[in-house]
Formats: sequence, C-alpha cells, structure tokens
Amino acid sequence: MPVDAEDDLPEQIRVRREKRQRLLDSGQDAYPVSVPRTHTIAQVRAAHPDLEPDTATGETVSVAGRVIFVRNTGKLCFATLRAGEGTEIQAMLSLDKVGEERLAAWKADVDLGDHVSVTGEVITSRRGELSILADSWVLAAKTLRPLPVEHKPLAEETRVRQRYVDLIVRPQAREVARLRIRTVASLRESFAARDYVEVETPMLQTMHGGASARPFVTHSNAFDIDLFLRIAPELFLKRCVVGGIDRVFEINRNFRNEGADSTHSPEFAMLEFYEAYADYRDMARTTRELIQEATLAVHGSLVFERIDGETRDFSGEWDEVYVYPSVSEAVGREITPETPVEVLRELVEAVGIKPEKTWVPGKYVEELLEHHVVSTFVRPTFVMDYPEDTSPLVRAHRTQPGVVEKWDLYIDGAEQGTGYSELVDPVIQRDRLVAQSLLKAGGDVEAMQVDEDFLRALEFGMPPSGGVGVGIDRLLMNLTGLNIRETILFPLVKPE
RNA sequence: GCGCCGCUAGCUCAAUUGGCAGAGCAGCGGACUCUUAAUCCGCGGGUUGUAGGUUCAAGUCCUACGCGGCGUACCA
Repeated sequence: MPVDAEDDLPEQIRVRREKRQRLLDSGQDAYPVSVPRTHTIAQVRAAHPDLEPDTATGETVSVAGRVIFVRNTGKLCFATLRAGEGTEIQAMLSLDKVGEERLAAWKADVDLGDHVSVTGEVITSRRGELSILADSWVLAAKTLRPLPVEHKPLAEETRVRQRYVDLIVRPQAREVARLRIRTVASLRESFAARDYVEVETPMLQTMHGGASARPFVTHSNAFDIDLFLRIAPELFLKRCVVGGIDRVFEINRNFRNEGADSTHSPEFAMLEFYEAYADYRDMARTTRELIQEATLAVHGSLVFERIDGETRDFSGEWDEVYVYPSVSEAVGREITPETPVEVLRELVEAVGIKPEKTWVPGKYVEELLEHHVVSTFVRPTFVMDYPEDTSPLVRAHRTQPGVVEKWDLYIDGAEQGTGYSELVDPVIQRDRLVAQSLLKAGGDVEAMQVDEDFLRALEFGMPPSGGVGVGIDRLLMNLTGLNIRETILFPLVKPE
C-alpha cells in the first residue's frame, strides 16, 4: 500500500484503516463470513414490549446491528445498535461480563458505523431501556468512513449522491424507499382483481413512438443498427390488444432525452393499461379506483397527510371539466375547434407565451388551458375532450368535430395521467402518423415516426379500446409531497 | 438554454470593510459500572470546488471552468 496515498487520506479514514489492520494483525477478522445472530433486533423488541426498568429476562440472544451511538464509561459501555430497517436496541458491555480484554477491545476497535454482533441476556437498564447485556461481542463489519452527524440533515446533494448513507441516517429515506414498491404492489393487486394481464414490452425499440418526446439513441453491435430507448410502451401494448390480450398493463421505465428538474427525470416509471370494449370514461373510472386503492394502501385513508404536512383529499368521485368550455370561460370569449389560429395566437401572446412556428391550433388551446385553468386544480380533476390535432393516437369524439375522446388527470396542478378512447382505424392512424413524420422532417424533434409494423397490427383489427398512462413517480410525489429526486432511490446525477 | 445564489475540517455550518481560517458533532489521549446526541479534562484535524488574475495581503474582489440549488422556457 503506497505510503503517500495513505498520508493523503483524511485523518478519520486513516485511523479506521489502521484499526482494521490492527485487527487482522492480531488474528481477528474485520469482515467475518458470519457472526452469531439468533434474533433480529425487531424480534427482540417484539418479544419484550413493556418490561419494567431493571428487569432480567433470563433469555440469551445474539443480535447484530450498526453502532450508531456509543456512551463509553470506565467499566460499563453503552451502544445503540440499529438494524437496516431502522429498529434500534441498546447493547451494554460491562467489565464483569465480557472481561478486561474484550472491554478494552470494544473501546479501542469499535467506531460509529461499525456492524457488530452482541450475545447476552435481554434486560432493561435501570432507566428502562431494552438492552442486551453482553456476555460476548464480535465485530461483524468494519466501517472505514465516518458516518455523518445523525442530528444534522445531510445536504440534499449528498443525500442523492450517497443514498446508502442517507438510508442509514434518515428514517424518511428508509420509509420512501419502501413506499414506492408498496404503491406499485397495490397497483398490481388492483389489476389482478380486474383480470388484467401484466406484460413486458421492449425497452430497446427500432422505432420510437407512443408519445411526443425526444428519445435516447443507442446502438446494437450485433445488428449494426441504431436503437431507441423507449419513450412509451403504447404501440406494443396495442399490439397486445390486437392479439387478444383484452386487458393488459405494464409498469416499467420510460426514457426521455429532455430536461431534468424537480418534476422530471430522464428515466421515469410509467404505468400504461389498455382495455378492449372500454372507452375513455370507463378508463377514467378505473384510473380513479386504482389511485384510490393505492392511496389506501399507503396512507390507510383517502384523506391523508403528506410527508410535507399538507393534507389532500382523494375521496369520492373526482371533478370533470371540459377543455373548450373552461378555456372559453377563462379568456372571456367562446373558443372552439373552429376558432382561427390568429385569434388563438393573440390570446396566447397576451399572457406572455411565445408561440413557436411548429404549433398547430390545438397547441395554442392547450397552452391557454395550462396557463389559465389547470394550475388551480388541487383535488384530482379530469380535464376532458382535447383538440384533435395534438393527439395523433386518439379517436375522434363521437359527437363533437375537431375534438378527441381524451382526458388528462391533474392533481395539485400537475399532470398525473392521461386516458383515451383509442384510435383503432388503421387508415386514419396511418394518415396521422404520416402527418407526424412530416412534422419530424420539418424539424420537430418530438414528432413520431411511421411505424409500419404497428399499422400492420391495426390492420388485423383492434377492438374498440380505452388506454391510460399514469406516471408512477408523479403518483408518489402526489402521495408524499416530495420532489421527484426524493421518490427515486438513485436518480441520475452528473458525475462528481 | 438563460438568469440569480451557493461550494470552507469526516458531517452540519461560522468568519465584520480584503488583514492570524473558527464552532458543534465526529476523531485521538485521559477520567468515569446505568448511559440515552452521556459528561468532564486535554490534543490534533484545512491546497476555503478547479485554474488563472488584481493586491503588500484574497475564503472575501475580477475572469473562466466544474458541480449543485432556485427561478424561467420545453416535456410526464
């Protein structure tokens, strides 16, 4: 080991390395393959819920945990051991029980952060703290880096970059890590109860489609072709419906090569589900039920307090508003799919938004909607019946020309999901995708490609169907009040 | 992208007008057989994000770059 490199280490890391070496030199193992462990800390706590102070149980156990506090006195040492899930128990090491040599070794060798195994009687201290009075102890794993201060919050960046440390010291980090999968498990249970089939469709795609977004591009050496990381599973799930998987869902990652901020991550978890013989209203109801069931699974109530202390109410039926009427009301004049684009442009510019030349008329309407209407919805709200020209995969409204059967679900002013009566006419679908590809040729990097295989699938006949996409990260954000980086265990960050 | 703010000990943070770089916890040495973020005595620990510049003197002022946060624009 180069001496110079050692000298450059911070003092506390150097000291811990020396302790490790000292243990090895004396024939002890700093990282034994196994240590005594008869019970988890949680099991010991559960078995002795309310002992009186200064009680001896006569029961001997071996527990293991990370040392997070030490209170070493001359002949009686105390330590708090913490299990991975956060349960804690006190270890007591006395001169009588472990002997002079092992007590001295404890004081000299054990640092905050080390994993240790302690064997001894379950007792309570005179102050009533549930403890293991050690007959023996052994190091389970030496920690070479000092833990951060327990009682000062870690800097947000350190929490994100070193989530392992965050998980050790911050209860909420442990809680959120489990919350995500509890939410996803609830969704899967809800789908199972509705006879849905879960599938996994390609992440690596030769065409990108199903959403308007810039894809990540990668390369297959075997095929010598460029591939796209998927921006959405939509076109494959529809192939499933064509093939007769009438109720199908997928929960998996999408990748979009776009900005990252407190509400957007380049990779994010997405739920999409499709149901034959359902329309967008059926899908809205199912979506509400899924989210309500997940809310119950996480919070136990549809009226709940988030981690940030705010209260939200997801109970009952959810509000429905309509795009053109609500925009009309907001701008003080009637807006319809026939409203000339010049009028829309004036209204958009009047609120300080700069139109781009690729915008179609419906885009202006959506901008007005977002600016005037949507941010006011705290309670979950379905915004229904969108412009046709911004939704190339949606079926035309059954009675209103220029409008499609689509809703967006807004919670707390942010889009939580979207649902359609799906477009299943292969001829109209082809026209829409060709129009998209022309936009793409004109420089719109988010426009879709003409996916011939998808069109061929539709030509085999897709039953009338409803489809929904729900952002899982967004759902967690809405259930907790956290930003997106807190809901993702290891969010993408630039290298240090 | 653009604008503003930040980056100091292992961690969390101070440092007045440009004038000896500090504290708490953690660490090291010592005392202590019922502690609870133990206490008491003593001692170490810094390339102030990186590279330049101005100045007798730079954590502090200037320039560039890196990383981060917030705001703003686009996307879920």
